[in-house]
Amino acid sequence: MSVKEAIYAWYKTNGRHDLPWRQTNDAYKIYLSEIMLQQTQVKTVLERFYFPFLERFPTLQSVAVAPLDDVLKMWEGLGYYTRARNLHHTAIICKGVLPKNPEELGGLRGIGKSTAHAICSFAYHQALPILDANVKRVLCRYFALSIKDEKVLWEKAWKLLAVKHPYEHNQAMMDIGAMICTSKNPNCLACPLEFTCKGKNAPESYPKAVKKAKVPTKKRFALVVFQEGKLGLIQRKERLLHGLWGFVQVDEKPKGVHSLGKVAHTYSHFKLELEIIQGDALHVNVDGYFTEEEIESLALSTVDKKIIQKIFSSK
DNA sequence: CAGACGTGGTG
DNA sequence: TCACCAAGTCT
Repeated sequence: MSVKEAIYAWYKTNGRHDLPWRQTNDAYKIYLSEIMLQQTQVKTVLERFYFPFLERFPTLQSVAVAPLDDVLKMWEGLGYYTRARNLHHTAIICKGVLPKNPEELGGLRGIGKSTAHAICSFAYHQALPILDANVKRVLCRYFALSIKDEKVLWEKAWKLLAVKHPYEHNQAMMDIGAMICTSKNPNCLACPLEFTCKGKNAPESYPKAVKKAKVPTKKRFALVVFQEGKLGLIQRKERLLHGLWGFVQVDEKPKGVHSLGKVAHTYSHFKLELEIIQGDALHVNVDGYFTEEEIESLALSTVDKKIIQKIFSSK
């Protein structure tokens, strides 16, 4: 049995066939799963976001006609909110109908080459390889590649895809990466590629780990302003958390003010230490004032929800 | 083309 | 406590 046949056989028996986005032909539902799963654990998407989102937005057209704020609200807590804005934009541009070829798909906001191929493979059963983190790791180990060179990996992926069942092959490669050829403690004995794997004697060294610069810490101040029992909030305009609602933040500590405590939050590229300051409504510009109940319907980032929690728990 | 971009889980 | 990771894309 060739390695390709072994991969296929392994998938039939051991693949994650129960994943909901594998039990549909609806390109929108597959596209949505691909976007949600970018840099995000399957467990998180499955248990907290995929079904509620589809409940609120059952079709791409329903996303297209909805206000962006509603889409962001369903994305609240998932992170990388540009994905939600790109999804909304794409829904409008496509008029609710996704194209069926990788070139057009890849031209849409938020859809790169790997996601375009994944949609074409999983929704339309086209013979195109995918190259996500799982597949990259499997390929690097199987061919003993120390460096994740995109060009080389795409070539390897194309060659391995020359099989009778490209759909199953792609799903299998992801499942093997997620379940067997894991980043830490890979289970080589259970791997269908083990027999001819060039990296099995030192899987941890393929690909070679690259050192990440450790993230800086920023100390800032969150301003809490009340007006007639309502909280003053802004809708963020900067790149980080764009479109989400939250408290005004400043770099310098305002003078002669009352501190309500501190919250810390870690982003992918910096750590934030926030001191919560009771501000003066006359000197803080906000986009609106909201009751605790009204805030429930706004999309807030995790750090702002931490602040809300702090404010209302200490009362 | 490195860095920006969120969050929660894990060893 | 902390580094690293998890179905990447954009600038």
